[in-house]
Parts: sequence; structure tokens; C-alpha cells
Amino acid sequence: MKLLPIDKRELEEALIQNGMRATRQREHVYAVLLSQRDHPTADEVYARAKTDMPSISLATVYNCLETLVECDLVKRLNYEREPSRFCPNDGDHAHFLDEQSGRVFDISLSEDFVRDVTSVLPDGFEAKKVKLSFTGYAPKSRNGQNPVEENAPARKD
Amino acid sequence: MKLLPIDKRELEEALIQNGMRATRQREHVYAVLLSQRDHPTADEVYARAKTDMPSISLATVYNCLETLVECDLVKRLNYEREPSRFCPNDGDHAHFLDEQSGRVFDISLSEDFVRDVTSVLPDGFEAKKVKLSFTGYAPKSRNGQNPVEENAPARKD
DNA sequence: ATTGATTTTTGGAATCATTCCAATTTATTT
DNA sequence: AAATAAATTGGAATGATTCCAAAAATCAAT
Repeated sequence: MKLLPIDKRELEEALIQNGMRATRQREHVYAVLLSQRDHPTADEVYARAKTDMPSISLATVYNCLETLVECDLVKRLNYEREPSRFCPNDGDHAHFLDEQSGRVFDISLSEDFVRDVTSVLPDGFEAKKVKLSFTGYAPKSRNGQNPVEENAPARKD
Repeated sequence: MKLLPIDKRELEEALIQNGMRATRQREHVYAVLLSQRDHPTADEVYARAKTDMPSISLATVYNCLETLVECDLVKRLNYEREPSRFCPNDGDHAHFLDEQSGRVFDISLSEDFVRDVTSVLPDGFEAKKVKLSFTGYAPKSRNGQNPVEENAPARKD
């Protein structure tokens, strides 16, 4: 559970750009998120973070997650009143909540789509963020493997 | 603050269809929502409901809102961890949260768009619900009047 | 309408994710 | 190394929502 050099640099740059400091805890929380791409809650991140950093506190996990969201390295997902879930920002994507399993799938979006979607806004509206989320039934997993990128490896390069 | 006959019928049908009963409280909460289209929280609905029905309880307001959402007569909006907001279902529309004022605007969506948007889903995904929401800056209101339908009259017919 | 069966309402207590706090530690600047 | 600012920490506080068990209201069948 360690940040790749490229991710670490990205994190540090983003933090500094926002006038914040690079800390062990922030790096670790970010690494935890990148290492298992399944949209964990703050509690789950806390549990995972503690295995390699037993002294980290829940409050710090909340702080770090908030910081990462502010730096736009992480997205926060809210489904109804459930606890927030978090996923590292892997480009534009929507989310699909499978009602049966409770799992969330990333649905990648083309640049074209993202451009088009803001065209529904009347003149004068300036969107800074767009959230698109679906609820319904995901396809049954074939031999335990899901067709989309939930649990995909943290990085493909 | 009273339900139009047409709305009342719609409500009763929806309730019965879902095996639920028509009650004074449910009618009233629905009427409150229809009478002022500004996406109130449960607390706000409670406050408004009490002016004409002082005996209604907060728990009941929560129950009624939940029921109305289940019957698909009302949408529940969640922005981050803020309290849920509610709006009567006026056909397909997205929501736009103005960061400056905190107000939410309804953005009407064409049928075409709603059809197109589900085409981003890979094969096998069946969407039952779609949520599209924007955050950003709404146009400055011209002489105190907003260009879109926030605070629009409950019904145009 | 009265009875009976089922829902709904109600006020208050309980929940629980999240935020807040003040003290300590850590990171940066001088 | 000292000074300044920011971050971490554990625990307490918050607050929207849910839960609960008793009372009231609704509906169906007599």
C-alpha cells in the first residue's frame, strides 16, 4: 500500500496548489483509495488505513478525504442518506448503484458526452460540477468477474 | 394550501396503487410541497405544514415525504451531507445548485435527452432511476425574478 | 354503522455519520 | 534551532433521520 512516484507527485502538487501540506496521513489515505477501487465509506477507509498505519485516527481520515475531495483528486458519492463513499478521480465518469448487491460501478463518459450534457442548461448557468448517477440492476457477474471497472487496478499505465 | 381535485385524485391513486392509505397528513404534506416550489427540507416542510395543521408531527412529515417519494410523486434531492430536500415530481428534470445563494433550480429535460443519457450504460445495465445534478453559478436574477422555474406556480393548467 | 384488522400518526428516545474542539504534534519559514 | 502555521488526535457534540410502542385513524366486512 504505497503511492507510486507519479501518484505521489500528483498529490503533492495538488496539495501545494491548494495551499496545503503533504503529510504521511494524506499520502496514506490516498494510497489506500488507489489500491482498491471499490468506493469505500470513510469507516472502511479508516479500517484499511489502520492496517499499515495503526495510529491514524478516524477524524484524520475524514480530514484527509475532505482534503482530497477539495483538491479534486477524489470524488465523494452520496446515495440518499447512506454514508458517503469515495473514489479516486479517474477522469469523467458516472456511477451506477446496483440495487441487489449495493455495489457501485464506474461508468466512463466520453468527452463528447460531458460537453453535451451541459447543453441542457439554459443561458447564463455555469456548471462547475456535474454529477450523473444511475440506480438499477447491474448485469449478473460472469464467473464472479464484473464487466466494468469496479475493482479495476489502480492504474493502467 | 389545499390540493386541487386533480392533484388529490393523482395522490389517492398513487397511494392505493402502492397499497397505502389516503390520509389527511399525506394530502396536506403533498399540498404544502405543491404550493411553494422551492425544494424545502423536511424541517421546512414541517414548519409550513404546521401553519394549517398545527398538530402534525415531525415524524409524520418524514413518514409522508418518504411515502410520497416511494409513490414517485416527489423527488428527494441530496447535496453532499446536507439535509434532504424535496420537490414534487414535475416530469423529468435535472437540478442545479447555485453555490452563491444555495438555491436549487429545476432544469427541464427533453424526452430525447433522457433516452440518450441511458445510452452511456454498457450492455446489461438496467437503469431504473437517473439523477443528473449540476453545481455552479446560476445567472444573476433580473430584477428579482429568476429565469427558471424555481418558485414557479404549482401548476400551469 | 359497529367490529375487527391493519395502517398511520405521534412524541420522545435512539442512532450514527460527521463535525467540532482544544491539546499535541508536525511541517514549513526565518 | 526557534518561531509560525497547519495538521493530527481522541473524545465530545451535533443534527438529520430513524426507531419505538402506544393511541388514533382508515378500511373491509358484517
